[in-house]
Amino acid sequence: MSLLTDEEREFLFNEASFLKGLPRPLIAELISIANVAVYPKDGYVTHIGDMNSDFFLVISGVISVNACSSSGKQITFLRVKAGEVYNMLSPYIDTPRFLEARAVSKTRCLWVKGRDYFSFVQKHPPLAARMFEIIGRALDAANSRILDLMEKSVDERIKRVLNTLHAKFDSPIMITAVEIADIAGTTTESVLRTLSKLRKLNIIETQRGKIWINEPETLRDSEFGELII
Amino acid sequence: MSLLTDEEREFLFNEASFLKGLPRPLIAELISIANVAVYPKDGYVTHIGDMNSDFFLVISGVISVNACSSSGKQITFLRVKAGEVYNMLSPYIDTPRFLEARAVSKTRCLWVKGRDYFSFVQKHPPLAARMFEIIGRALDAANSRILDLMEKSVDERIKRVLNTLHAKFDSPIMITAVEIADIAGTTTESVLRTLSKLRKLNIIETQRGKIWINEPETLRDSEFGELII
DNA sequence: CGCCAAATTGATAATCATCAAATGTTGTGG
DNA sequence: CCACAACATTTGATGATTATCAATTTGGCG
Repeated sequence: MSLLTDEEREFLFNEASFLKGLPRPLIAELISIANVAVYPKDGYVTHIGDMNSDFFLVISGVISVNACSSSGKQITFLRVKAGEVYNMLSPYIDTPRFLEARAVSKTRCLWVKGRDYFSFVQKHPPLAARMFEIIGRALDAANSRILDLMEKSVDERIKRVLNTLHAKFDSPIMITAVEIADIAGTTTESVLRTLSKLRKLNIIETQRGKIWINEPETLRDSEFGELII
Repeated sequence: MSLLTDEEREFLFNEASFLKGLPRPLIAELISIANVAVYPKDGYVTHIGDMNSDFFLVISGVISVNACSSSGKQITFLRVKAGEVYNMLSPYIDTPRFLEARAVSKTRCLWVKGRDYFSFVQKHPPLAARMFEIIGRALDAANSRILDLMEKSVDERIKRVLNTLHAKFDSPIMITAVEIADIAGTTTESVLRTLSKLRKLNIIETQRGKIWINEPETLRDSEFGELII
């Protein structure tokens, strides 16, 4: 078990979006009941079928939350970046998770046991309110994604994914076509064809594993609120 | 404004899934800060673009929660039945809703102003915990639906919708092919073709607006947890 | 340098939406 | 009570989108 550095402490008190604006003593108390968990690149945070009900707040790095179907296809639901949380609701649910979570790069997390987190929330209504806010947005995002899948073309979905990744992780986006396909719900080949079109239009530039967005406006399509990835 | 009947009171204290198991005084207090709202068949509960942040608990009837795309296509996200809630999180979110809600049949709801509900939850941690439970399941269901859309065939999706509707509303299901299409994310014609196949296999029987499920087992496919409609 | 993963592009096939046309059912109003 | 409008159902034919298969090239890393 490792401890927090001073910069990490600083980050939690002043930057982390999940905690931003909450009272300092509340944040301090949360830190006091948490451990630090470290995952190497590609390391598993939780496995499919786990009953893991622990709470994670990413301090640095990125976690990718996926489902794998029986046909072997991967689907990515979420990329959790520093300041954001994963498994926030699992202390309240007793069914096994059908999702797995893996570190995209080396990742450090605040890590709180499920029942400790549960009683902590019970003591702190402002934290509950913050959680409702976050989940509300997550639910909207999920619905938004359902809409996309129901009625947008593959091209449009890929553009939206690029736009969202750009908003969240800035240019250049460090991602491969395979991973974009897993998020957009399509195939690698289709993604590469779309990227090729966008490149010819000078909207993006690409290198192996990297994408620069030149014209973010062109990608935007806000018919149904923003996607969250 | 109308008042609760004795049976409705009875229902809220002993049956309603959202309140089941919560302390009686808490339920009584919630009722005391609520009004009753009545909607005729096809009446609007909330409109798209509304900033409506009120909380609704269905006492009788059914509410359908939909999105309409610019292309005019309807998509149904949720059918809220007696004992369930709608708009639970909107007091915590300040973006306009991109969904509309309409009564499928004559519907009566407990109706609480957004800020009243907000402060009520703040006073009652057990209610917050219940809300997290419900939302957790809703989020799982949404993810489950995303998975379905990404990798199941239209046939399979329709079967799953039938299975879920059967579990929730019992046989015969009162629904038309158009509405099933809106839930499954496909077209009326495809739904009717699938229904035709299932009818030939004696798995279902149909009449205009009604579907009997003879063999629910055949429809089940629990690869990714249950769908919630 | 050599290996492996990623990218690229073309050809083909399958699923499913779309268009179309006919039939059946319900409820309403004259 | 009947006629008719409105809507639900049914089935066939067609076409577009996109997945799948295949073969080649490129780039980075040990």
